[in-house]
Amino acid sequence: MGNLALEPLDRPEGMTTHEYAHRRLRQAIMVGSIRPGESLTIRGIAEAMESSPTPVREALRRLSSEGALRVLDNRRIMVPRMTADRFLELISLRSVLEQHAARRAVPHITERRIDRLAEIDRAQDDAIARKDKATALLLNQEFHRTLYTANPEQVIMPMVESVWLQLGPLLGIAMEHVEQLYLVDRHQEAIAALRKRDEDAVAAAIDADIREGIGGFERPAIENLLRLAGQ
Amino acid sequence: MGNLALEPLDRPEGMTTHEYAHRRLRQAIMVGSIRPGESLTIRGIAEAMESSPTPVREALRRLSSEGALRVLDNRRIMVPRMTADRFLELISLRSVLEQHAARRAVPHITERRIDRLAEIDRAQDDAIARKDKATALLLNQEFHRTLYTANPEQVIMPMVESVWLQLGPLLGIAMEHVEQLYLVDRHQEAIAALRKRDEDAVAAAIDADIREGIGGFERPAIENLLRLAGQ
DNA sequence: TGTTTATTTTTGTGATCACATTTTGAAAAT
DNA sequence: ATTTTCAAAATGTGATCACAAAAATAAACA
Repeated sequence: MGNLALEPLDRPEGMTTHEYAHRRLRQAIMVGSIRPGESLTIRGIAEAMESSPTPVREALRRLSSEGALRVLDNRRIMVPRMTADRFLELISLRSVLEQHAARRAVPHITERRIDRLAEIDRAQDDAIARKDKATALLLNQEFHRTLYTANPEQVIMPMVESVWLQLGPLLGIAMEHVEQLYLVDRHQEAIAALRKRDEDAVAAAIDADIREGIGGFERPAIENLLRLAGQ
Repeated sequence: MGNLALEPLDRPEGMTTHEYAHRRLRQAIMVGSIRPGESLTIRGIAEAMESSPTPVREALRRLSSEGALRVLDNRRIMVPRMTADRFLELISLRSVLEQHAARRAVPHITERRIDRLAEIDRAQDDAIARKDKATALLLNQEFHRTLYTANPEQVIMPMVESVWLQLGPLLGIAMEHVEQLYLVDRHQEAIAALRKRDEDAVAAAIDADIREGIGGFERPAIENLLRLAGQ
């Protein structure tokens, strides 16, 4: 215990320590390198990133607000364990939230941004062809984010990011074991619908993208996956 | 500046200072006693609640994650100003989120909890009859919260709370000026639908409750309200 | 050998301090 | 009167320390 494996991360000049700590921990949680159930210590993290408790505490508070960490009664902090129920809850929320985000983006979308979406989608296809899973996952998120942030009023996106983060640890594991995730690509459908400014069709494409991808798992498959992940 | 008016708040034994600071600031923001645009200082808050910067900073980080505060480039912290666009965005998100929360609660609802909902609704009607606006607002939230928390898996509720908090400052002002908000009561409809375990009807009642209440404002009415609020 | 008790270590928490940056307010110059 | 310049105050930030509670380890007992 105590020896936390945190990959170093690029730190732009002028970035505060607490923000850096937040980014680095977030990244670690997203890729599942912090095992759920394992308790995190403030001093341990501070030491691992060569800083002090104060900024680390701020980062931990933010992450717990974002649902990425859970504070126990003992005041211990850990990455919450995934369960089949929680997983299904997160998926259904993700679907509703992202459909709504997509709808609210449509009136603000420009042809230029749609082109950018097409570009990201191509890059993702490349990554999939190269079997570069990590990049593919990142580009998939980039696609969705680029769509939703067409809306200048950003109140939904932080919540979508929160759901992604809570799903993150399992998502990484799932990609290791399941090929199904790569076969789904409704992005072309979404792009076509966007060109027509057809809100319903965009929402339908996003919904399909989620439900046929990670969200397509039935309960037995999820439980099997959780067993594989050793949780 | 600097002299922050923070109403004292009951502090249960064993509650940490940063959690207390969070609760107290949250409460102040929710009722609109911190003017949007006015910048908050860490030392000012620490002094106002007779503590020190460290726990206050943790509270501020949490609140900014919850969308209640915005951190500017200068690292200044303030309650975000409301605009008509942001308001409409928040309302539509609230509707979508709470309809979903309601649907996901239905399978877990018990008769006992429905009785509790009926009780809360009666208390709210009393408060309205007494023209006790603050209590009515609190009881309305309590009604919605009691419904959604029937679902044992709590991933949606924090997001609903976040939306409430972002809407909070204006909500308080709106209740001062607009009688319309009191006339809406779709709670009875929701209760009837719950007794029948009719998900669609429950969602419809919640949607109506939101859209005919605070959400029923058209853009001109909102802009007028914002003017009244002096923002 | 297994359980309980005592001691040591670890950990979260909150206050304080020093430093760098920003903001503010006064003084000087145009 | 308006703008510019400069000093003083305020502010965010991060490290350090002391304290109390919790956890882990060692010792004593059954």
